[in-house]
Amino acid sequence: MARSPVTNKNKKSVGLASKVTPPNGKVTINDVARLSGVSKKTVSRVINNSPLVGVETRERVQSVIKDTGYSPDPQARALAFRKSFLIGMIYDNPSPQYVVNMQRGILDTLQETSFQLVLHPCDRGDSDVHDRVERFVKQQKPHGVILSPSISEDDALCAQLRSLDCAYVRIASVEFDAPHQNIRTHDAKGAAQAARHLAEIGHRRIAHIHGLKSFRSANERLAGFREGLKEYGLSMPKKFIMEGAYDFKSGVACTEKLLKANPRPTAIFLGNDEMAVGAYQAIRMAGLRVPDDISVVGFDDTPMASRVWPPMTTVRLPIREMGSAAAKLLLDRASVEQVEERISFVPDLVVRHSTSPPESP
Amino acid sequence: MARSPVTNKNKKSVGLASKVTPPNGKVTINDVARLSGVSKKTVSRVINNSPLVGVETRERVQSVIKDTGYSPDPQARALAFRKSFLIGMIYDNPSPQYVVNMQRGILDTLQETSFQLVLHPCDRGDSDVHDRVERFVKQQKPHGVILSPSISEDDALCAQLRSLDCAYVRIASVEFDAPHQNIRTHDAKGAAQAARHLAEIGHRRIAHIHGLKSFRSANERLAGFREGLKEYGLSMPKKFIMEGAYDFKSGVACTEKLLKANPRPTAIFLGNDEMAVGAYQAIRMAGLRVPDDISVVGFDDTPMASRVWPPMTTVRLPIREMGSAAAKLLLDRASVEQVEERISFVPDLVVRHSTSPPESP
DNA sequence: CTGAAAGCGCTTACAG
DNA sequence: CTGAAAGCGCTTACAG
Repeated sequence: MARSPVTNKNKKSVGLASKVTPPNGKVTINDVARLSGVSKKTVSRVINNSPLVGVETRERVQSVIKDTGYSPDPQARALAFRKSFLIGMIYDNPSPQYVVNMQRGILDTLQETSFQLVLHPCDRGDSDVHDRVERFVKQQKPHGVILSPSISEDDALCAQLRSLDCAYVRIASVEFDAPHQNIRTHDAKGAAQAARHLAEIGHRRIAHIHGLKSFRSANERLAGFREGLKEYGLSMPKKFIMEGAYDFKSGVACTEKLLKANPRPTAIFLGNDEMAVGAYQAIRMAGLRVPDDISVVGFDDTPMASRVWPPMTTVRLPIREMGSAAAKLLLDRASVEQVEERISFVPDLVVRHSTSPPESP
Repeated sequence: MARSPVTNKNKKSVGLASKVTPPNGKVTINDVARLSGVSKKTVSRVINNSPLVGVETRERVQSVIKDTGYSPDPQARALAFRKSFLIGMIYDNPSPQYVVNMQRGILDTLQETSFQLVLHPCDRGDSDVHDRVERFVKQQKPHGVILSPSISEDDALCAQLRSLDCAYVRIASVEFDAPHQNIRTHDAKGAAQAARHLAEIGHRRIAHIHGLKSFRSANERLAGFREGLKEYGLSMPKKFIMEGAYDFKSGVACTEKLLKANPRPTAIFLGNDEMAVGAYQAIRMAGLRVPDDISVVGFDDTPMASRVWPPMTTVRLPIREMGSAAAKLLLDRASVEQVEERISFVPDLVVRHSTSPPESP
């Protein structure tokens, strides 16, 4: 009877040696304790990888856990820990591709753990962003949260998270906080690569439409692009630098203005692909061609970049890997706190067919 | 002293009339019970909208809840309920735009409730999809899950969810289960609109590249498209009906084959925008133009559809609203079980510039 | 290295 | 309509 696979209907334990699963089918810490002949506190120690357990005891408990298929209840642990097993993703990035990739990356890391990803989109324009995040954190007590740009640049929000004792990792194009709280993207270096590419194929009259100045990434990319041009002794006149809103419409509008300049630029670097596709449209509407009349470079390498015609030269950041790394920082918290190395990602330039030497250099 | 905003340092209650917040700053059901002069069970009844509470008592408790800013701990409730306050989204849809819109819709409904959205992407090709979902449900005990296509078409998975006593809503192009478990999309009607549009502007040689046959939506769209053509006495020859994989590459490949037909079709309806953009590319590579030489119609109305050149005529489903409606079904469960009305969404045809009358009808 | 007691903040029977 | 007791499945002090 002891090893019978038939469900045990008795309410009472059938003895220490019995390995039958409990009647309701759900194995709890008490079952594991009983079957291993130890207290539940010791089982708890094993679950939480406490070093204060004898090797033999640990092995016995672990084998019982394996045999019974025991898996600790996250809700119960959350209540006792006063901390849930949820990882929050707080974001206001408007690009679906960015968001989905980041989610995937985080989930790659959470896979096979008992942590879950919960979504918390927000709007920086809202007057109650901070309140909403505070309510979320107070209620859910997440194990940690990951902030993606541009909300990740909100220092007041992060101060608030600290005061709420909520762990966080910021993904941003600049350095913030301690190394284990920050994934850095070298947007400037990516933009510099774009600049070198354009300079090398012979462009001299080059324009840049950056994203909203309120995004640090917009400033980083502008700075990096200038830096890259400088290496070739190039610079941009003021009227060739414009501010867009990281969206399609502003890409169209800013490009239209640039096209009216005389002489007009032979190449335009846009702050993201979304705006770059807008540039495609404006150029086409003006009866001109990409890249024959004007070269275009984007930033992000969204799927759109490879699907438009001609396929777009753009700068790629490994979003998914970044999400995965951010989640790792949160999970390995204890072991990572001392680590001084800062994790950073450098973008790649993906050369496709929206760039070519200018017709009249 | 009673109304002083200063934090009370005493461990003991300072009397029934006192409205001070507890020392640690976190208000619990016990504080509310004490301050209202009722048992915590009664507070619990108020929280859970039980009708078994006197009007006066209810009001008193509610005002204390408001005054103290009390908000029940979801983890504690989850443990006691044996059911968490999480809503799972189970999906395998490859389109980022679809996924993000659906998430937004669900979150629209979850806003201001204590429910959270947790993500559970999956891959129908995986041999352990079912096991993974089972582990997820057993561990997290979600309040309910929302399944989007094509995983929503998996009957075995849904049977499993039922046996796990997990509430679910399926979003699909066909009818499943009870009305409160199913959000229906009339893909066929959307496809029929596309057919009528092409027929009305004079097309006669029309082709269709549908998605994978394993997607019910692919069959629905094909059937609806045929139905629409039939109203105009039109039909498609077998070689003008091809199977794609709902991705860019297959859109290119299938279109390339269609272009070799003699005479070739004057219009192509693709199963989704992603493939339709592939058609754009194949047509362009063949030295032909959209819509002058060939009209193209997509399905989904992704952002890409309005950004490609020429802007694409496509069929639009209100994904966000669908997600929102699905979440509502899950939250209103108790009150909705008896409802017999089935919720469904009919797509719209968005006419842009990828369709025009054929040159030689 | 191990355990008995108390507690996390709520709800489910069970009474009345 | 209301409440005292027990319990959900874990962990945190506190002992030893």
